[in-house]
Amino acid sequence: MQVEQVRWPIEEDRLSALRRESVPRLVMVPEGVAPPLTSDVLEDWIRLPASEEDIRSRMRVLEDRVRASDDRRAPEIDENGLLRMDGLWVSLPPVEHRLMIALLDRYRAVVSREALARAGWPEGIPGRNVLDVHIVRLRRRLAPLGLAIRTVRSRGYLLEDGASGSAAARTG
Amino acid sequence: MQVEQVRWPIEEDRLSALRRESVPRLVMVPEGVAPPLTSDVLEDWIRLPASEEDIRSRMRVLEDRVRASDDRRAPEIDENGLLRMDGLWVSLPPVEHRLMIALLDRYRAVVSREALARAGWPEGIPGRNVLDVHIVRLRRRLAPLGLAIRTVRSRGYLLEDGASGSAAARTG
DNA sequence: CTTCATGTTTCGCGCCGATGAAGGGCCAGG
DNA sequence: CCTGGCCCTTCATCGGCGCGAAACATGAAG
Repeated sequence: MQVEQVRWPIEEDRLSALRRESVPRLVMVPEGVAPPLTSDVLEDWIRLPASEEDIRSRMRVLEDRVRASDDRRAPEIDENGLLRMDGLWVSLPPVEHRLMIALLDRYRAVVSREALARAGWPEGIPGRNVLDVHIVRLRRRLAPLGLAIRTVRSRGYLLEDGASGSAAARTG
Repeated sequence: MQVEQVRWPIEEDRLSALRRESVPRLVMVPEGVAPPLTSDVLEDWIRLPASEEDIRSRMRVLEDRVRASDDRRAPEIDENGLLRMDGLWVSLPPVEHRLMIALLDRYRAVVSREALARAGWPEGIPGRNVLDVHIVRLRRRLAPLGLAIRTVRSRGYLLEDGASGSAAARTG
């Protein structure tokens, strides 16, 4: 993602918008004006006048931080069962689509088997291990997107990106 | 924790040391010298000459970040037995979940064996050394998160982060 | 209607985690 | 030394869950 330069204070509204959208930004602060302070690591400021090199230096650090926090991207699903992440996508059949919505609803948090069963089969769950089978398939479909469904034994399942998260990146 | 000011490049060694110890620091960079770049959020730099206010502003932001990162070091457990710390997590089985709640309730303070036994087995403890066994297992599960359960002989146990605390990081 | 493709459910086996029981080892204090 | 407190390993049991295979359902195409 591109680091934006924002003039302060005349572009205050734009700064607010960028903050809301978690866009990395470098605030340019003229002499005699107090800089806007935040502990947000995606924001930095620089006192004007400043050299091109100094501006570039601060931009570069912000870019690095974006990269570092980039694995926090959340996947998105549309009403047609198209799941997108990172420019890649897969299409999900009805049941898996509904399961996915439930998992996405609580991204990175546990969703109980019961909740998944309700989501996937609003009319009532047909069989006992239907859910297992669909989880297996969903896992396989999700793998190419770098997404993983973790088992939290006797609690439910949790969706996260395959790389981060679970200290014991295995099910159980 | 105090934010340190470091002169660059003459205090390069000191900077390295502070980085190693994760001490927040503001690097003072004279004119004509390239600043040391890092994506470490506990480090910032400022071009000299700079006003007292600007220095103070950057120091304040670093202080805020320390506070924020301290919070992040505090483990959290949810109702599903998911213990999170630093972006990592492990899931805890029922008994260990209950023990963990008790330990977390008194984070960094001693919890007696009796209290733990009550927490883990509200109906009454099944066997004499069941608690020992579960403490061992809990320790193993917690290690990847950087958490440690210390023994306070004949008093109980205490939960803390693995790095800090106990001078005799292991008891027997 | 028949066929084919796609999605769904059932079956059944097998693994692995959760738990408690037992037993041996280590260490500090008396 | 001896004893109490704690650590840790090993076993056995039980049930949840993973997953391959195959039967079954549905809908579009021919």
